[in-house]
Amino acid sequence: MISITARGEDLVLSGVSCFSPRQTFDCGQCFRFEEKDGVFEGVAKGKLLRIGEADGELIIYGCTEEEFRDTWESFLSLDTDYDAIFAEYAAESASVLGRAAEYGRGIRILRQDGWEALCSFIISQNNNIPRIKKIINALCESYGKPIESNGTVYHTFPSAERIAALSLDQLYALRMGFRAKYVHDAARKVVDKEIDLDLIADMSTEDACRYLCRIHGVGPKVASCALLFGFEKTDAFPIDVWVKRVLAKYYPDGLDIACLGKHAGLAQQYLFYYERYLGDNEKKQEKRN
DNA sequence: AAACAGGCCTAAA
DNA sequence: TTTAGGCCTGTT
Repeated sequence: MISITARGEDLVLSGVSCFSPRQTFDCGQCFRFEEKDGVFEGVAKGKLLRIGEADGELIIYGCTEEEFRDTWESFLSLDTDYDAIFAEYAAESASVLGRAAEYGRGIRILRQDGWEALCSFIISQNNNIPRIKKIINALCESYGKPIESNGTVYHTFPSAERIAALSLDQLYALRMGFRAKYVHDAARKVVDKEIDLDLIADMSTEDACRYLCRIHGVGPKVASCALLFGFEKTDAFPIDVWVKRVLAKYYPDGLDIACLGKHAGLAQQYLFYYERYLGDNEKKQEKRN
């Protein structure tokens, strides 16, 4: 049971389970949140979100209950019973999925803007996270709408219309390389309604995946990520190199993804995060020794 | 310094 | 239908 109380300008949430800001914002589903002194800060839904954790409580800074109900409750998926979904996967205690679920218990799938997710994951291909973030940041600072908060200027993610109106050279200038023409094609098709993002809500995940793959530079992986993180297709199961690795390692006979149910995407995130970041942490350990 | 990074495209069997 | 190279760029 979540309880919400105002504390000065901030909002305090207690009783929230299965939610860790660090795991949620660092698990790779989004690229625009940065930690500053334990507080995760980023722009989403055209507004600035600052959220931290202390003494088992969540604190959303500079937020009213109304704003939470209108925007962040849904964005953070705090309106969904994660205990039940988590329990379902954690029950696979004998398999990796069970261990991965325990390890990534604090992950929630954010409900990001569809266009932003699509565009971001086009940029992510054959690329590393620091550079992905750098490019997206440059894109927002150059062409997003400025919004001001506490004397600091932040930027929204530029609309498809804005990007479609740019020249290829303007995109190349952001150092996105061969992805520039992909981003541009996506923006153009979206603006022309050749790809109507509003239709996706009524499509099956599979159909939606094929639909998005009509965009030059969008394949199954990018499409699945966009669907899972930007279009509430909770059963989308993006297979990237890490997931491929974890599947090969622990499910040599194959894993039936359909049997993971309508929240397969969360299972994917558990597995991805387990394989990707557990390995990272082990390496960091080795360096210290 | 060569390989690699959270894929996809194109050409060729 | 599956498989091999190439691709922008920045880092190690």
